[in-house]
Amino acid sequence: MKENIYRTHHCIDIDSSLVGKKVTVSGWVDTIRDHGGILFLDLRDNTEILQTVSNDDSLFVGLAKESVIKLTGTIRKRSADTYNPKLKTGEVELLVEDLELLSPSLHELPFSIINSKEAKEDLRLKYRYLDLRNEKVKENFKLRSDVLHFLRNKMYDLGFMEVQTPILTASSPEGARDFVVPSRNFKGKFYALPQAPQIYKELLMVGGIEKYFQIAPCFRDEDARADRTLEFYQLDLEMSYVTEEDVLEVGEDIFYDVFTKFSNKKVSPKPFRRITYKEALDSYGTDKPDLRNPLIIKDASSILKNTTFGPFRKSTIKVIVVPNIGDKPNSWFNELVDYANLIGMPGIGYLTLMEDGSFKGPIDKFLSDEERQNLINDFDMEVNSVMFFIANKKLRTAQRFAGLIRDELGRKLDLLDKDKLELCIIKDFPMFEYDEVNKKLDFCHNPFSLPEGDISSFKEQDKLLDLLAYQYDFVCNGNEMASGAIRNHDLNSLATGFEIVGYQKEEIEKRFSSIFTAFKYGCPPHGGMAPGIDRILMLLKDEPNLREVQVFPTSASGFDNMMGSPSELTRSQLKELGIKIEVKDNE
RNA sequence: GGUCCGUUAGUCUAGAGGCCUAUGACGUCUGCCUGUCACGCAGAAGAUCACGGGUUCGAAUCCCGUACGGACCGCCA
Repeated sequence: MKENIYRTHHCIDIDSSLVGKKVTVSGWVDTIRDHGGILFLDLRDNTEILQTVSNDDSLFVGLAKESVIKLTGTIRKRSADTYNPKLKTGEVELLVEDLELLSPSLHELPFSIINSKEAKEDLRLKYRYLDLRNEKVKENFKLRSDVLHFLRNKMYDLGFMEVQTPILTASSPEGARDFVVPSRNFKGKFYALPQAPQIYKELLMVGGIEKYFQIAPCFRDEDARADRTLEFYQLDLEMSYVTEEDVLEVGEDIFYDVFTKFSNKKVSPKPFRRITYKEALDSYGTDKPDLRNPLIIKDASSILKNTTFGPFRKSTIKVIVVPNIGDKPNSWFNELVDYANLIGMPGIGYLTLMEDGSFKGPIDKFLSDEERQNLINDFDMEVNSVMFFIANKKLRTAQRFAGLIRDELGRKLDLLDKDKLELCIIKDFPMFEYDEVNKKLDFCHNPFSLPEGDISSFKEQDKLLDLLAYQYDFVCNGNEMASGAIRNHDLNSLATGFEIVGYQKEEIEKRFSSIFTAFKYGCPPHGGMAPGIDRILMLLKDEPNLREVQVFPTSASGFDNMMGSPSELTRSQLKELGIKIEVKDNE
């Protein structure tokens, strides 16, 4: 390292080879152990802890832990019985000759640095700079730096060109709510922060940048979750003249390499399993299945189509068979029933297959002999296995509940191998889905995706719902890790898509004028995807939420207690922007 | 917008209607200590039990509301 007035060495570099040498080190006061005639002060810098020692405790009067100090002294060997094997500097110590207080700390800290992860999260975030002094916390950000470095190199190696697109951009009506920024020069008008650089990257394709990538900040003004924050980063990429498989292979390459390099867990081998959207909903009840869970959802609707059991009639009936749990106590099943009620299911039926081939369970009396035999045969039930029934009049609801029950069974029975990163690709998403609230069709995934087949030939609504698109997600352990699509570069069908979900022709031309104009000048076929960087880190570190890998996140409600944002503007700022605040009570 | 859970010294926490003048640990302060290493020992200070209302002879504890925090649903292509 380069010497200056603050340090001749980092702590990590101090060892027996420096015995007898005079050194200067700077850092934080980690601990002070005053024994009366002798005093030990552990100095912590960014690299390691170094024990320093002095026989003159008057030097240290009033010195608080976590103060920033500079120490000068001579390195000496410790006696062998006082080595500290926990420290790389543990065989030596610095005999203090001079102490300079560079910046004092308050004596009382909001929480102890070494145990900061045990403090309440809002307090940690308010004092994140203290939280960061904890090595365990800082580790996540060291990893983040390493992963970013790796991904950048990877993209350059794959021949991609890094392009930075604007942060101040135009509001887009599809997708999430925008964060908006008022314009001073254009009073009454607003920029919007990008939800993703979607339009820009397609325009880059029109511009002939055939392989683009960017580590792109994305902003979405929606309620947060453990795995969703207001702003996050995506490894945004787009390629020209590619098929869906070409893009998927790049995605596999990226995910496989980053997980293999930075995790000790078993990573799914390439190629990752391809699962259609329909198959995912049928077998796992979700479009982001956790494949570590061995349970599969089956459909018993046709076997039980003439059932006499009221709640099952005219319903989709999903079943999950779990082997070897027939001897669980009643309380275990009651807990599962409680969970079913919690998620809004009216109830959950279950049957245990007994040694003698009979069923035990509350709904057995509603079954005919034929139904019993069909259930056992069709779903390969073994003795002591239990079949759970999830029924609902609506297919999608039955699937969703079955998916939640599958997850809960996985948790309760500890079926998930924590040592695995199970990746798969969900593909063939429908182009449209029915919006129950607004009673109209809406885009299922991304309006700019290329439909499979010719969209203009579909005019009847029920057929439109069957229309699939070249859009795909990468999923790992039940988390959506990336989303992408082959884009629609045909202006007519792109416009038709927007008309189907209710846009007027003039409105489309105006809203998306950039892309609609650009595509008139020759647009290569293109497609891409965007892996979520924060989610990759969350998985790599097994963190329970995204905030652990984001350095200064807001609370889940979106408030930043450290910076005090969002905050009010002064009158003069508002005036300059031409903005009047209208406060409405009881809204 | 909704559902559920939570809020007790600086921090983490005990607490289940009278045992609370609120427990313990860490931290802080004072004193002692020449080999500790998240030192030890002795002592001290530090909490209107988030806020407002209610029930009760009596509330940290039960009920309602509010604020804040968290998880989830809605929402998030």
